[in-house]
Amino acid sequence: MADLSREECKKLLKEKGLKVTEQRIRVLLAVFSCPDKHLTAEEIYEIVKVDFPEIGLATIYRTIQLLSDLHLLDRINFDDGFVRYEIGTVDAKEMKHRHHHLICRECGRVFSFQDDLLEGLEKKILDTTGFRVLDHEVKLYGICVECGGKLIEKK
Amino acid sequence: MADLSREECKKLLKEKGLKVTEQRIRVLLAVFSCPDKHLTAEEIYEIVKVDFPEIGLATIYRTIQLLSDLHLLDRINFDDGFVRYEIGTVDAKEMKHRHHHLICRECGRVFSFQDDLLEGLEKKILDTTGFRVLDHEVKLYGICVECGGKLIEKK
DNA sequence: TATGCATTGAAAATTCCTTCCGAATGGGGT
DNA sequence: ACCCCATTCGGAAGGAATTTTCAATGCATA
Repeated sequence: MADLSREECKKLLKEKGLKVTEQRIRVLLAVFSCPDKHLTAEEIYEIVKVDFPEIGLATIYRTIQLLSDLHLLDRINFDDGFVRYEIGTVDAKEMKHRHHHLICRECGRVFSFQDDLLEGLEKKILDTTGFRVLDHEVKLYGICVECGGKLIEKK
Repeated sequence: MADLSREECKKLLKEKGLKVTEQRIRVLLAVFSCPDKHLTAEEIYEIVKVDFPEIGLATIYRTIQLLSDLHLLDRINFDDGFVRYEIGTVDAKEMKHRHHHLICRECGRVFSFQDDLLEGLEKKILDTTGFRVLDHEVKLYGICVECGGKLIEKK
């Protein structure tokens, strides 16, 4: 799904019934060009500005809002004061490709982990409470391999 | 752990090496008096102001920051524009009493669900990636029993 | 009880984000 | 290809939650 071309971006926008503007293409390209990052609005702004300096920050905010309402982007919040955006995980068949975020307490880096293991939990919740789970967001805090190694060295 | 007395609040603060001030006691009492709610700073301010009107909002922010850094309170973010606080789930033995949050997409209410089922996932992550999970935060979005019933009625 | 440093309240500042408004532009109809 | 006009845009102003500043006050240790 990563690294779309201009033409593919246009197609995505048209499929969602949106007007195809240079600004929207550029925002999509920026996010798709950083498939493993979790960009803030400001970061997307900086990326787009390199080749398209006339874009305004307000447009960035409007566009990411729009694109995430349509599930072309996903919002994530790591509670560091910024809302972040990544490539949307809902595909054309409305299937959600789940992944969780591993956040290192030492270096702050964020890793992704593919897993559908929560389905058991969702069943259990439905049975015991009647709450019907549609979606979930899992954040796992801990120590990444690299920082774990460094911590042992220090001792 | 809920509904602490003044004396118990003082003890908690002293244990953490903090100065015991009227403001800190009042904030602790406010949060502990609403064990199942997820209060915003503004809501805590309103509660404390009833019996202690001279408190300032800045003090509320400073205090909840401090108390959550020390794990006496836990911060939660339901992405509605407010950071919320609940009673800390780390007890004196540093054990975490896990619970997840069920957030209803219809009415917005938040329910808690007790579960330690993620331990399997944490083991799997350690084995496949080397990332050592210390803590997690799970938000489950869906439809609560009550709203589920109403949705069926409408059809 | 005196002393000194942490804490407080109020106001100002900051930060992230949204809204307003006049100008520009994409794209359906001709 | 051109026109029309609703949509979108950029920039500035606005808004909301939170943090910082600073002088006054209050806690704890001797």
